[in-house]
Amino acid sequence: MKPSVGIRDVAQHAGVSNATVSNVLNRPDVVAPATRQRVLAAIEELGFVRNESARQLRAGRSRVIAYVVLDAANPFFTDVARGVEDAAREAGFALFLCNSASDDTREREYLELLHEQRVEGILITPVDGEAARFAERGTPVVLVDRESVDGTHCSVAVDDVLGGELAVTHLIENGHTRIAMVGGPLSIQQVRDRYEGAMRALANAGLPKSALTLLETKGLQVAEGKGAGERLVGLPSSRRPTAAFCANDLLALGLLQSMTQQGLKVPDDLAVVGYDDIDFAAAAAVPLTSVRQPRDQLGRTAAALLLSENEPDHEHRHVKFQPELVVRASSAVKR
Amino acid sequence: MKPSVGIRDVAQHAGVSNATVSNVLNRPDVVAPATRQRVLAAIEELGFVRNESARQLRAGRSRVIAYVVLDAANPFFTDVARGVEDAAREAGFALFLCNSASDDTREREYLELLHEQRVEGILITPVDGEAARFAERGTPVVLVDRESVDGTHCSVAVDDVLGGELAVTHLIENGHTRIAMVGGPLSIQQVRDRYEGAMRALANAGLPKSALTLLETKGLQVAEGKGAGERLVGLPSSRRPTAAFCANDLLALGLLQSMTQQGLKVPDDLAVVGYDDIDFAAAAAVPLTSVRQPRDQLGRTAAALLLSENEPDHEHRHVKFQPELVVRASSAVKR
DNA sequence: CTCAGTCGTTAAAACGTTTCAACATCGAGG
DNA sequence: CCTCGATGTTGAAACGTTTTAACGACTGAG
Repeated sequence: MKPSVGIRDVAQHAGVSNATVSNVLNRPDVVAPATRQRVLAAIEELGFVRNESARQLRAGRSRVIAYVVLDAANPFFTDVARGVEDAAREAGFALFLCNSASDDTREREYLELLHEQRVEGILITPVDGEAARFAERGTPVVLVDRESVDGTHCSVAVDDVLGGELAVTHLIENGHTRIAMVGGPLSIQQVRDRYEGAMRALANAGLPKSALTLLETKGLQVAEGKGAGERLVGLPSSRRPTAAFCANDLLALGLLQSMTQQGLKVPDDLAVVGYDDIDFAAAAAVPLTSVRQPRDQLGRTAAALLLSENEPDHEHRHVKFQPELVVRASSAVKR
Repeated sequence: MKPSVGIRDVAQHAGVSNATVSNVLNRPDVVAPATRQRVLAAIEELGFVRNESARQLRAGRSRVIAYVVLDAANPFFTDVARGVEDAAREAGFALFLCNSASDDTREREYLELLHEQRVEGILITPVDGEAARFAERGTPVVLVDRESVDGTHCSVAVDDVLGGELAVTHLIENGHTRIAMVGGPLSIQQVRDRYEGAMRALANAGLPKSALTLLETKGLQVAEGKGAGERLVGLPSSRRPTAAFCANDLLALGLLQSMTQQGLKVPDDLAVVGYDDIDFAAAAAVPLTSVRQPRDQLGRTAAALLLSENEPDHEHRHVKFQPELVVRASSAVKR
């Protein structure tokens, strides 16, 4: 089945030594044009495909970086991945995408595998802090959308505390004083930070902490948002929040859907603010107010940092971008 | 920087031969419990990580399959990927995701790379037919969401012609006689098939071919859908279609957005039917009628076929699923 | 007390590349 | 005519595993 034609076969077929074939492959300029042509012809004819394992074993290098993503179904991450890939390609690297799906076992397995594969570097949006430490075993690691706790990695993040603050300040300015924060689990740092930002907004406005109720979810997917919506509607309307700040847009979309299904109006009965400003947010049932993050730039910068990691005088850097509030109909002021 | 501790170091540290260490790694049952413990301890202590390149070089196997996806930003594909990953994991394989982003150069590069990596198998939703043939060079390949032209691969697909027929029949039954088909480029087979299905629906209903106008787009992303919307609105209302069938949900969402922005009502001014029934379709501005495909099953089946590929008496199979129309508000009948 | 059979371990040979030092060949400069 | 440097090419030694056949030490049966 596998003809398994190696460099030696090519060499023999072209009447040269295997070293020359290798040179044609890696340093074409060093070999005489005529010979080069002959070798290339032989490669073509025999359908030779370089065995990357062998190359890597000997050469140590691998031309591949990987991005372990928290949730491949979340457009936010695929957009970041797109940025990563573009930057990687420009530098001659290929990108392997791995989906941890918010599962730390899965994440660990992928990290182990990537490590064994000796990829040149790993980008990761980690499920938990543990994993980041686990990753640090020889392979350069850059944290994406998460700040490095200790200083052992580069990281590229967005100021999530500020993002949360922007969102909730906006709601407060629109007159809301009973606000729900939807998101979880709190073990995810983004969620914690956005929550903290929300609390800060309250403090700035001189509102009591009780003005914000946390509706903790088990994950950050659409379905969880729906569930939160049902819980919200279950509350007696006197105590029910008039606004919800969701830890990401998927939750917000789920919440939206659930509201519509249960006959409540957004923003009249409940104002909603999401996070990430994914493309679908603008196309939602009620166009979604959301906190925008520079997704593409996040990815590109992360890749750039990773690739700079094996420069001689590398120092770990922590880049932090600013989020931006995009106001749409879902949080329009009550009339 | 890299300590690069190898199997030999472990062996020495544990006072055994490297063969024994290898046995501990690969056939733990064959080595005496006491020795095994000692070796494991040494591995732990030295922080040994098996070098996958070397293993693969010698063993020939690789424990990795890859899915080259047409558009990682399209939730349809990430859902399929999820199915693939689950099935792969159950079989002890890891999944690398590669995004061709509808770019045949990119696709080719990834295929080349995966081939060099000697992955155990490749799943692909190809950009063009060429690529599928290119892929066939020793590594098993299964086509996903696309039928194999020649019989050289397994394939898992959904009956796109039927899907198109379902969608347009539905529109015709709702009284529409001027229908637009939005999608492209026609070089993508899914688009062609869905178009063919649409034509068939016309024929079934005894409508002339002119009842369907093709609005060809350059891609299948949200932005293209918006563009198509603008083109549609530009038409004089006497000739403007009253319904649109979009080749996928991203286009439909873009179209929807564009309608709203230009002050037209869906479904009153324009009924819209999408394709794929991604999760966001139900949460859209106007919940989207769409043609549902069994995404998860598509992925799982594809993975299963791929893994069965190196069984001794393998024959290429072509699995075809049935799509299903999900009716929502975007195509509600005019009142 | 011997012999066959287990069991656990090992030395050494792969696997298919890259790389390094050495080797021809040739033209030019002395 | 000899030497030197440049230019192309090559043989052989890695790289870090897995694998195979062989080994010695025991055990239990005869």
